Amino acid sequence: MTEIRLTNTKTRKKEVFTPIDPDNVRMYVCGPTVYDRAHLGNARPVIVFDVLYRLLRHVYGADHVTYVRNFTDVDDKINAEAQRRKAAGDPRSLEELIRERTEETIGWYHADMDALGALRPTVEPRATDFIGQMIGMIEGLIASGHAYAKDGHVLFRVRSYQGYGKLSGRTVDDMIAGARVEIAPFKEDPMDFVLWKPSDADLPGWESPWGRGRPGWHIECSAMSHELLGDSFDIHGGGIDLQFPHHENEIAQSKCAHPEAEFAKVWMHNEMLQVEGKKMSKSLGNFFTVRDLLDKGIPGEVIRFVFLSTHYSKPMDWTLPKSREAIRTLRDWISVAEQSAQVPNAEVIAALADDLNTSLAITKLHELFSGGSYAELTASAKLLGFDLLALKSASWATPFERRDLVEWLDYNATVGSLGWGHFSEDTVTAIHNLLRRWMTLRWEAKWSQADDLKRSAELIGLRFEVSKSKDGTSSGTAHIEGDFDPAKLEALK
RNA sequence: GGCGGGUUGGCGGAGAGGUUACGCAGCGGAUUGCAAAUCCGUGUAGACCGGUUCGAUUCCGGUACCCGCCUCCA
Repeated sequence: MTEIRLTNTKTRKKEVFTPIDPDNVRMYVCGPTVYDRAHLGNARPVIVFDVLYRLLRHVYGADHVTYVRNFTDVDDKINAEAQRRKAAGDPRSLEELIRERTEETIGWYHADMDALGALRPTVEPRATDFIGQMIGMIEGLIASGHAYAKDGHVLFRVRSYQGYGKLSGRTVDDMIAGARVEIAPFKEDPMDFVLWKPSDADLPGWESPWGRGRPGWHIECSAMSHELLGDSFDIHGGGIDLQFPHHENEIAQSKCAHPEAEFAKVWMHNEMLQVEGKKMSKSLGNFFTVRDLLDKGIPGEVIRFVFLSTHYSKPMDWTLPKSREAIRTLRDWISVAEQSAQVPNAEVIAALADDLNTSLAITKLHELFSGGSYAELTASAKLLGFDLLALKSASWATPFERRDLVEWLDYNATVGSLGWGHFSEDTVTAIHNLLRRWMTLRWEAKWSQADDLKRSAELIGLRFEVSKSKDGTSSGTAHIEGDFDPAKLEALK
């Protein structure tokens, strides 16, 4: 059996992974708050843990891995959007508007993450379906002295859990000294965090022993992971920004609610995404969603490839040159993909098993490609989530070629076009006519006119080339670039 | 201020205490008005200062710079 080693944030070491139950390996990953389209940063944990999920399924069997990723569908940003729609005159109730907003956002999320080649988790629980379990857990925490109710709020008593701060390497006193903590009047200690808070009539709420209210952010993951995966499970993942306070608070709640259990054995955190060297943020104007990229014609697999080319524990920079390089590599691989019973390459598996070294795994794929081991390349790429065979039918990966043999002046010439995607007969004929015009000008040695035409063609995404063979036959080729727009052809006719 | 991560050749990006990473770009050739594609060949590194060692880019210490979290933005 393949030995998997993973860096555990809890111990800050790379450890051999030993599942609690090899027949049911259990992983929980913090999912999105469903108030809007997923931005590019949201995609990183999805892709990283998708590769881990695929590796675990490969090693332990597809039916022996349970992957839970939640939807946070109770949140102030969701409420704000629903209230905005209500204020805009929508006659429906707030609850209906919230439900509609979260439903449509979940639909977008699924579509976008599917496009990135991410498998759907085994279970995708919604926080609002587990309110009862959250209330039960909070009641238990109050009973055991780890939480207290005050003014309709319930707070977790941070000082009651001595392990608090261990995951993120801080102490309660350090953090208070940091002076960035909110000091609310109902808190015993500034670091205490909210388990339950009251809702007024304008906010969604559920009846509870502390009045009508809604859960705090952290309790949902503790309640849902316990309900779906049990007291203790194998892997808990998410972005490094969640390490504190979200994961720290999850640990405190779960360990105090179930003191006999271990909760998550291995904690994994992916580093952040950057865009052209900077943090993605609305104020810098470099903020965009996965859908924005897909709509610009960047295939999901290309996004996935760029993400996996950097190890998950390092900041990953999204740049345009990287996506261009990725599309070329994928096209090369797709063009040679072969159906076979081949199993993934051992070195590729070993790279992934060594703390998800996707970058090294891609290096091995390059070597399989250059070594001509195409069946093995196909099988190995699939382990990383690239279905090269299926991509053969993707428009962006379909080579386009048409060659017309024509009588041309005093020799036979071939006029052809090359590109990626599908183009109509009329479009290609028009391209070939342009190409012939260019070749005529060249034949007549009208170089400046020829160059002018070539430049104009380049502006609409056509690159002309000519080559001459030894017998005096010459052939012209029009390269159809990614930004070619058939509609612009008219102007050059 | 507290905690954590990073700094590798033109660019991206890994492993390993000593032996070619790999990809892209570049350069030379097959071949050319210019240019593209393909093939063959090829150069370039380890932020800085110390230490350990026969030997460090790889281990240890320090410095500089960059980034993240501490604000319910992954």
